[in-house]
Amino acid sequence: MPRTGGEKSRLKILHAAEYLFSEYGFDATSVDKIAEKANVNKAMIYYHFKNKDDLIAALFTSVIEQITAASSSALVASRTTGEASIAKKVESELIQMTRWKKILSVLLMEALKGKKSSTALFRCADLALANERETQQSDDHTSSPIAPSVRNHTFEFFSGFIPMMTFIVMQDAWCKYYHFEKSKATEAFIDVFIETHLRAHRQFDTTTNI
Amino acid sequence: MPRTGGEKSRLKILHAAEYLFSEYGFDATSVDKIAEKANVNKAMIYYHFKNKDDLIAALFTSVIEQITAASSSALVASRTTGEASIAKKVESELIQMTRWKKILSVLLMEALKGKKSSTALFRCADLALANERETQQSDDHTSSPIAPSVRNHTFEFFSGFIPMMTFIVMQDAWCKYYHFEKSKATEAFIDVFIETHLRAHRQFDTTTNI
Amino acid sequence: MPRTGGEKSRLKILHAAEYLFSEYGFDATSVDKIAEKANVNKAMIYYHFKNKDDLIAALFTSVIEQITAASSSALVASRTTGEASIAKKVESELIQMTRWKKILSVLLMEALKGKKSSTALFRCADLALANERETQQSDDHTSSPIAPSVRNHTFEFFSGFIPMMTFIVMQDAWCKYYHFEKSKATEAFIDVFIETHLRAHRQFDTTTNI
Amino acid sequence: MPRTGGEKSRLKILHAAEYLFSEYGFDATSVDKIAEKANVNKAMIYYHFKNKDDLIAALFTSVIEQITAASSSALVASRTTGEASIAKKVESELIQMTRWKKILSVLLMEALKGKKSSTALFRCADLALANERETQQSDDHTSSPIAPSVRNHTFEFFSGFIPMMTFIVMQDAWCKYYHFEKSKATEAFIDVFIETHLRAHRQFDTTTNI
DNA sequence: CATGAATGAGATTTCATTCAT
DNA sequence: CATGAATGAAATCTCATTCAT
Repeated sequence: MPRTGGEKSRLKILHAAEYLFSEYGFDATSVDKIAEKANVNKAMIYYHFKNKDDLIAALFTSVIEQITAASSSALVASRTTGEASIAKKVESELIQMTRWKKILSVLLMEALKGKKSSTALFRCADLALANERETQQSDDHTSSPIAPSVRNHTFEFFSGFIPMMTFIVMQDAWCKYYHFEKSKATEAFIDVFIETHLRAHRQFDTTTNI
Repeated sequence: MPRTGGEKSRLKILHAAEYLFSEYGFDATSVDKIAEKANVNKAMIYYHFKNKDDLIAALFTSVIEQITAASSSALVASRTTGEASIAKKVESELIQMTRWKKILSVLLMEALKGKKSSTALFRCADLALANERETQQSDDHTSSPIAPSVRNHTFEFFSGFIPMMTFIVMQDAWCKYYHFEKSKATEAFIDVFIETHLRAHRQFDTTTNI
Repeated sequence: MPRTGGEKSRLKILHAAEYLFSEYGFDATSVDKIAEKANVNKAMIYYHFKNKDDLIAALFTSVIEQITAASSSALVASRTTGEASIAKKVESELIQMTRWKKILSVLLMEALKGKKSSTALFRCADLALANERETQQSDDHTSSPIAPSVRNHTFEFFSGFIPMMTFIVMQDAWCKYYHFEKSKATEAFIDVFIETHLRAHRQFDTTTNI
Repeated sequence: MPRTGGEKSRLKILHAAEYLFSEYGFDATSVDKIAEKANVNKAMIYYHFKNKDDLIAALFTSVIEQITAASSSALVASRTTGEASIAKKVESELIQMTRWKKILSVLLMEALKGKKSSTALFRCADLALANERETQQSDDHTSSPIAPSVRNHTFEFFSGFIPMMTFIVMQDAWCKYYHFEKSKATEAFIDVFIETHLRAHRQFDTTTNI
């Protein structure tokens, strides 16, 4: 038996958990199933994580880290490639985020429970929006995540972040229910997103910055 | 002991379930607790509903019916009271919907689960949007819920329905996390909603109707 | 609503119970399922039968009555049609009994439980064997069902009655397991039955009667 | 508490299940009772066996193995002790099998259920008959359990295996019902069995082998 | 790091039976 | 005759977590 182990099993667990949580939800996913899917002994999970809650917390941390890393490299890329059309930018961001589709749905679900300290969604939004702001090279220096202007933040979160998240997470079920073609739906979403959120963006920015 | 007969206990169950699902989520609410809260024998629940999933499905249907009823009466009211400002209208709708806050979060959560696609959220959106369209007395006669134009539907759902739903459901946690005052936040949301969704609405309508 | 009822529902219940008991066994068949299959209100079952045990007892009584009736008419028939080949006689008896296939399997099952007063199988055997004896017009007058010669009875029951019962009840599963054709299997069984049981029959009869 | 490790508790469960199923039947034995009898935590049963059906299947397999082992050692014994009378051989086999009496009745009962056709009885017969064939040192080399001649198989199963099984399982109830003495009944059965089945055996063998 | 075995508490679901109308 | 509603008890199965090795 070659020492395949170490960090390996921790990752296997995280991946399995990500998949299963997103597919069935946190509560409906048993630790047994995670162990089975990860091809790992159940007790291993409790070696790496204090308990089931700790596991989901680790997942959230991990996804936030990944998103941060991905976004900043994307930022660099967008700078080097120079001016692309807004549509292209939104599309590429959409594609980026779709990679986290599964875990994002878990993030949303947990945020909906409200009860506990499920602030992960907000922390994630903070990061994403911070990045977006940088991308747009806005001069707005009031962007402290602690207390931005209420209106601005409302705008970013409920008109920008939430629709995009929701689209990413629900597009499949949504297309299926309405018999839409996925590519058409994506195109439509980008169009709508630009028309509603991004167009207003300029306006808001102006408003805010004057 | 109750032997009250008929629909009564079915309703008691539905009410108890609505309260408990809203408060603790679907998975965290046991059938035992529902029975206890409803003051009904546990087996009664399985007499009226095939299983726990059937119960929540019935609940969704019932809630959707209630919302529909409430909205259409609101519609009538808005017609009789004549022209109110758009802001007032949105605010009243917001308040209306807030009554279902808890159960709506359950609706959203179930929709987020990948498997067994609970379509209740979409059915709810269909009804809500149908109402909204009537409220605006649009001349658009293509509003069949079966196959609306992709773009229009995308707009209504992801720029209108979802942000409003999300705001209703998340406002408390959101305000708490960012230390916002709730009234300010509501005001901000209404403002943003008008600016992004409703303003574009006219535009989309024009686009669509020409 | 025309008065379809009365005896009707009692029979519907008996038929449904017969089918379900034979398919799933007595214990694994719930009263609910019987009511559903019989298209009858569950409480009706408790109107017609004291309880579940009473229901199966009634079933047994009914089948024994039917078998008695059928056998004696068959007896008459066989007398009028005169001499048929032994094979034909066995075959016709097989076909006769196959009509009770389902209930016979229940009879067997209950007899296997041993515990309770499941003497129905033996009572049924008594009837069937008494008839057989008459059919063969044997001169044996010692055929009191109470205390026949041990050996003779052993022979009739374990070499005659049981194999035939078992074949009737198990032939389908048996053919399926061994990939036998049903007609071939029936033919083979009749052949074997004659060769082993009936041939010895003459011998035993001789032995006994001298 | 036991924490005895490994196979031990699995066996304890199997033994408890064998006893209880035999005594009360499959359906009338609750998993709780098995756990209690086995002095094992209830969840342990579901750790070792997928569900109750899986448990009984494992039990059948285990019993069949035991029977096989016992028969082949009996085979060896019979060879070393040289020629015993046929009656003695049958008697000893009868006694052997009587050890599994209870569980065999469960085997039969399950085989009688129309649905989910448990094939355990047939598998058991296959083994038993294979052994019997060896005992008789027949020259028949066509004894593949997969596709034996229909007639031969019918003979072995319905004239040999089934009567013997049934006698083992039912003898007590049968003797009680007819007020037979058990030893007399056993004697009678052996006699009948030889006269009907074994005598024909030679005949069949001849027939088959020419 | 890794694993098989173990456990107490509790979840969902089913059952035979009864009652009021 | 017929029915919908009701119930207490119990059955099957699952869960998160721990421990000894």
